[in-house]
Amino acid sequence: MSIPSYQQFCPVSMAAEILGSRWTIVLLRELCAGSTRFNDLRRGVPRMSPALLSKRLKELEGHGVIERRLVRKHPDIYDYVLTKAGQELKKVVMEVGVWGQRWVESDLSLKNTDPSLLMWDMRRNLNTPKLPPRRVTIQFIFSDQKSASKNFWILHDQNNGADLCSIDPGFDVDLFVRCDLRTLTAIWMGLDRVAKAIADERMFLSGDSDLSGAMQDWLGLSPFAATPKQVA
Amino acid sequence: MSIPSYQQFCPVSMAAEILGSRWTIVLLRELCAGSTRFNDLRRGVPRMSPALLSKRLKELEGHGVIERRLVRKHPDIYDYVLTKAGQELKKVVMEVGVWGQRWVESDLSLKNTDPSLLMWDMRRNLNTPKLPPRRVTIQFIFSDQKSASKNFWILHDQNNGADLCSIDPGFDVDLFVRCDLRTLTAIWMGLDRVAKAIADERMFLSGDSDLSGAMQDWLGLSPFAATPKQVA
DNA sequence: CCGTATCCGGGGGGATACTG
DNA sequence: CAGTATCCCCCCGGATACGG
Repeated sequence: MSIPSYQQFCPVSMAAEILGSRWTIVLLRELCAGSTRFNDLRRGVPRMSPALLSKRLKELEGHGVIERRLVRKHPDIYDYVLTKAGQELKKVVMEVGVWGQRWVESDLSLKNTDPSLLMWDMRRNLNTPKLPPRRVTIQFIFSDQKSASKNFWILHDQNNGADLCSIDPGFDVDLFVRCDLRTLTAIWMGLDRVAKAIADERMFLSGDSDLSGAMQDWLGLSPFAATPKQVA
Repeated sequence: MSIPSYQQFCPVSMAAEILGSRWTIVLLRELCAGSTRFNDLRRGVPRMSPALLSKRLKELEGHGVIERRLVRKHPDIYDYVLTKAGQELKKVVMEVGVWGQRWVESDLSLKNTDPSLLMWDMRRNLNTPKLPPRRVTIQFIFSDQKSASKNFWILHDQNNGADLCSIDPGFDVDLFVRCDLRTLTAIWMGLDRVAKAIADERMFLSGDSDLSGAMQDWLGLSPFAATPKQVA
């Protein structure tokens, strides 16, 4: 997308030269969501190769969308942060997402489930004020997944925020959440509800009853969950 | 962009699968601007090959963004019109354009001037109420262009609307506009003004004095001209 | 942990010509 | 006017392995 340009002065096409290359919008979504470190970004775009990620980051830097900032006292370790121009791209990313939420069929989206990505998004959007003011450990068990993709733990306390583990951290578990991946993904996207999934016996909670009763509240949803679908 | 998917359920990436392929956003801009016929669309994306244009139109139709409608009494001739989902993409296109106008450097945009494209955009956006209520012929002469790209005529009357010609239609010319391509492009983009270009002797008007005096008014500008640049 | 280097294949898309 | 058909190159980007 760099040299073979559209050769149009129109601002739409000039912007499209920057935003239109593969993975760029998805990467920007992850940057807008707050990830700044290389490997955090990778978790948001897991199917993007590190080589391509590095290349895109350089391009975005060259276009003034992000800048690299040295992490204090770590030479050669950088944060990638949005510039003012990059901040304004949030509007574009939001409009793209809103349109996707409204007009892309649910079944199509739900064909692309990914347990790590879902958990990564969920951890970031936890509605922490609705969690009890002590350390909480919640284990998610995806009944239809195997081994490495089956179990996840979210740890939260008010000092350290939320952590995500894919190997057992060893703490006592306050709440177990068991369901298939599609169910939790649909809830996260605003297409289903915790209560309904439980009533339909597609989801099973066990452990702390306060925590299980408030799951729909502490489980923050996708930024687009409130946008109503216009198609099946 | 069709099969090799991002494999993310996120609405942003689902939408990006549809919008992210080369030329698609630029084509959508032209559709949003109102072109519906194949060759009208071509004028808005002159550097796109007809084969690719046809392919993209099919893809957009497949994604429910546009639909083909038979032109009355012409079998095999179609209008391409935005569906409801397509209409809502105007928001995306606008946000992309606004960002481009604010953050892409003027010099970069003005390296991509194109006389036919500029005239095609201008014709569409004429502020016709500011033109006199009779037939008007305006000839544009790009002093730095050669032969086929040098002269354009805009014809307007209240019955037939505005027409654009690149060969002399033969009518008496009410106003001659002479300047270089960059100057008119910059005015169109809101980066320059008619009065300033004249004062600087970068633009010369001759003919009907009412028409020349009101040029800044009847010359409609780019939809993004009112958005202020944030960078040089 | 944070990237870079290298290889390599597939296909996207540019160019051109042509048809109903 | 409204597209198709075809060729073919190039380079995007996926995969993997490796250095700092």
